[in-house]
Amino acid sequence: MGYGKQEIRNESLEKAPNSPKIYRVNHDSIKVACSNCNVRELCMPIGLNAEELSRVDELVATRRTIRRGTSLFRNGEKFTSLFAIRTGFFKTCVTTEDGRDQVTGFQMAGEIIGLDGIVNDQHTCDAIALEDAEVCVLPFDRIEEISREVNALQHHVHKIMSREIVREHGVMLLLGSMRAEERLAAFLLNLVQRLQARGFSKSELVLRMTREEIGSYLGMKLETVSRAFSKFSDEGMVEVKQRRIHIRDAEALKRIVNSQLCH
Amino acid sequence: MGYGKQEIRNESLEKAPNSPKIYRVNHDSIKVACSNCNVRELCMPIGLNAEELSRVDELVATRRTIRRGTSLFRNGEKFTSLFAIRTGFFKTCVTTEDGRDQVTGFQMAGEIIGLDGIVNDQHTCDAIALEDAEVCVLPFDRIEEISREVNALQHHVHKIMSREIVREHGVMLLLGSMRAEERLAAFLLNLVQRLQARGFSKSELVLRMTREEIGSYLGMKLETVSRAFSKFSDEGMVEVKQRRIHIRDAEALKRIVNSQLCH
DNA sequence: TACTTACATTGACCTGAATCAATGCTGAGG
DNA sequence: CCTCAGCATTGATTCAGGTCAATGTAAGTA
Repeated sequence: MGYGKQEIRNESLEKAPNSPKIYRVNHDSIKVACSNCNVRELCMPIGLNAEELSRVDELVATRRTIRRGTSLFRNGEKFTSLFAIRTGFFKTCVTTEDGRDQVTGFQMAGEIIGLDGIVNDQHTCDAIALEDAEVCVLPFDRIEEISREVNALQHHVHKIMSREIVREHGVMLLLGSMRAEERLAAFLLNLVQRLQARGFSKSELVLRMTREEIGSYLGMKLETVSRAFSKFSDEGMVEVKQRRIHIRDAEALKRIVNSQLCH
Repeated sequence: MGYGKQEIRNESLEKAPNSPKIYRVNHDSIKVACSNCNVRELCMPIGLNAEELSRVDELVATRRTIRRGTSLFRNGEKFTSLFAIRTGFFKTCVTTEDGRDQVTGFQMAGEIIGLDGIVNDQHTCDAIALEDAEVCVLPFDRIEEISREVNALQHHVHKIMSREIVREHGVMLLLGSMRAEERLAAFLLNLVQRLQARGFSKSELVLRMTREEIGSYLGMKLETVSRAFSKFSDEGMVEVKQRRIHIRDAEALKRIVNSQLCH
């Protein structure tokens, strides 16, 4: 129970109450203002004055919708813009020539995606929508231009990039020094914490990705992911019903993450 | 032999030919100009005009020397500056409360260190010198200020941060999907490629870190690192004599990295 | 010169997670 | 409704790499 509600609330984020439909340009792209976006506090700097706010509104060129299973961008494509996720859920993954695949992250509403493309003017990973999604397109040259005038935006961009670096440090710690169950526990706690920051339940969630994708992200095989879920379930920490997860004992999960079995 | 030569060339980078000693402020910090620094092309944007060059010279507040084994900064310390490595070699590592430790990178001359600190105004990892080192101190507020005026610097900063994100994607791929020997091969190839870009031999190198530090970075135990070295040595790909490494067959190492044993 | 300390190597053994394989669940489409 | 496709779960078995322990090496120092 309760999972349906979660599902609904999750989708309901899509309905921006003040969505300025009058600016509609065509079927797939609409002009939009950040100043009344409902995920603004997640992707935009705070404390701007009216003048700055209107400058920052110019950042968003258009919106784009991405159907579940299709890509927002792909490895090798020219980089021109960052994307702010309005609704939906993405994975990013890098692939080697020899076909190896690694999920490098899962992104949700309010997060910025595409930072990898800046360094060589082309994307170095794929961004795939795990559910129908809508993003704001932020042309990077415009970001740089407005950053020069709006200090808060400049610093905000730096923070977003730094945050991504720190996040990846955390993933390296996880991949380099944790055991399978610790990884999954850390993953669940991270997901639920981010969902909570967006107003969702702190104990119930619906996974948008397969066991295989979780496994790729966490450096383990899908069977191991499944077994770890089952173990958590057996021990009463988590209820697992396919992709519906109910965290019954977050403290126990935290203890697992900090167990430090290897001395 | 030839390892001695490598050692000497490596240290010789320290002697900046035009080092402006006249600006010396005190024992531990000296004013310095980027415009004639010998690692400039590695850490500073190119194609600046004279005006911009002089602005960027203002970036470097002081230099700092760090003795082997001591820290440039530590987790929790207030963030104020990035550091450009002039000479020497660092590791960065994150630590959890429960004592787990993960080396997140090794940095050499011309690389920028400290980006993790931007997001929360405090460092989230330790930077430890693995040999005596000298860094330029770049106060971050000054970086932001000058970035607003010098577009090339602004873009350069963005690229540096993006490059770090992409590098970490690569480490995630390595940690998440490669076997022990593949990881070590990839590590050696990466190190030697970076050294080569700095004018060192593409086949000989002296490791500045212990087997344990390599292991921490690569998510394996020091014994496994040692065994992988021995295996490479047995197969004639690499000569290993403690920390002196001679790569005899880089192609073979590349084949190992791309082996894709797991289907 | 011998002693100490810090690292590195090697062997024997064990275990956590991968692999291989069978079976179960669920939602979409005919 | 049934069927099918795509995931998920579970069991049996294997093996890469971890663990534990002994030994080797080199640089510094008394």
